[in-house]
Amino acid sequence: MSENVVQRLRDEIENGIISNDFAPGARLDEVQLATRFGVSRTPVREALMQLNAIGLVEIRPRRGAVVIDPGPHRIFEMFEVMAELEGLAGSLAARRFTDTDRTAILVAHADCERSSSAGNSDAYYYDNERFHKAIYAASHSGFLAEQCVALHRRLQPYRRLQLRVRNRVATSFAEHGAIVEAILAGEAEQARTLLRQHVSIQGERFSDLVATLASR
Amino acid sequence: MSENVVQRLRDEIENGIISNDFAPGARLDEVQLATRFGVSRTPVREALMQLNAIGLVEIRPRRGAVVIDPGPHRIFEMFEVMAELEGLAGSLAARRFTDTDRTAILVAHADCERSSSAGNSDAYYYDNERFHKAIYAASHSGFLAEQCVALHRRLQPYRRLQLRVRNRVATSFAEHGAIVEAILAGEAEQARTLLRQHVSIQGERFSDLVATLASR
DNA sequence: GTCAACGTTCTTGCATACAAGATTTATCAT
DNA sequence: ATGATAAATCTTGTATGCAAGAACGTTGAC
Repeated sequence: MSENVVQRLRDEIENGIISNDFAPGARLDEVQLATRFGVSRTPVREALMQLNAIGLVEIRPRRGAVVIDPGPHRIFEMFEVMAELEGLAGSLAARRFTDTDRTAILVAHADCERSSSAGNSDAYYYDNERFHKAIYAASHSGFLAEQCVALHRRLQPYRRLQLRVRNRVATSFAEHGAIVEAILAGEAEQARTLLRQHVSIQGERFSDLVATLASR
Repeated sequence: MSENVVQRLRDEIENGIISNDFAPGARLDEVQLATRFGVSRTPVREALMQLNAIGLVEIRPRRGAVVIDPGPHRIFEMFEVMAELEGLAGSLAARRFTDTDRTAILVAHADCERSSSAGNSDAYYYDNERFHKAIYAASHSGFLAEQCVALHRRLQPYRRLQLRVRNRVATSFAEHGAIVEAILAGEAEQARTLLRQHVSIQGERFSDLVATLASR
């Protein structure tokens, strides 16, 4: 028992939800999870309570825990908020970035370029994440960074779909270029607008995707 | 046992933290809370886990739970984010409000006027809250509204201090007037800017307060 | 054959038990 | 008297137990 069982369970189950191992609507049986992870029900319940507080699972009294299904509309709302927070992070970054922030952003951007031109959308996914995290860090607002990371994580499955869409990687990388320019030039409002759009587009793409899937 | 013990505990402890009954840094002893609420440790722990997930308490392994003390700087960061979210809510409200939204906003605004001109800052505090919630509702974004309510709640203790500051109630009400005008006129960007400023000012006032307190 | 009422079984909610790490206290040496 | 060390105590982390509610199946009536 090296660390903390509950925290480990929380992460495992959360990852399971994010990675769609536990699909939305799926029932999370306490004893099943307990035996699966080789622990008793108590830490499992405590982990589920945490996920409930975060909004990842719903606990219906006496009827067990299920993975929350946000539904397309709510996911779009989440992208909307994400866009705003990223915009704020960008504008703060433009005003506050340090030398280390700049190099971190440039390195991440260069990595994005590599995976983008290689057409490796999986690699791009990770490099893109590091790029955005570099901007959060450059905002020098710990609270904002935490909020952004949490939302980013929750939107991960829906964002991931998009990179498969035609040309999305190339377009995304092009947008990154303009964002880097604005931030490093200290143009806060421009950085805000560009980042907001960069994220908003993903919400719209997601809606498009839902619409096309629904019409079949 | 009418409802759900854990949920009740969560609310009670959360309220205790918000209302400063449990001060930042205070240790939350499991058996103490359990006996106080007449339950066993298990539901107490589950409630603490939830508060930990929300970020209200910190659980140090094997060393118990303590109320998190955000510290002045982080509180300022929280106001910064709050300003952005309220701005978004305002801009969406300006574009999406319905007739019922309009009346709700106008009623809340009228109530604010009454308590403001009566010089009753406690009453104003509650009316102000209803005013802002009316705007969240008018944004027609459930997710955004939830985020705003949660942050609003966490900032409650620090916001409350400010209404005691010279002229703050009157100034706040004046700002509300302009905000209502912008929203009902459908001027989304204007509403965003005004609301952002309206909230930002509170963060700045908070910093002023901290500065003056520190210099004594 | 279908539907409903009843009883069985399963699952959750909370309490209690027990082990292991942290903290405090007491004792002893310097 | 002070500091360190060891023992006692307290607290947390996890497992287990038990009661009550929900899901499920069975049996019986029509």
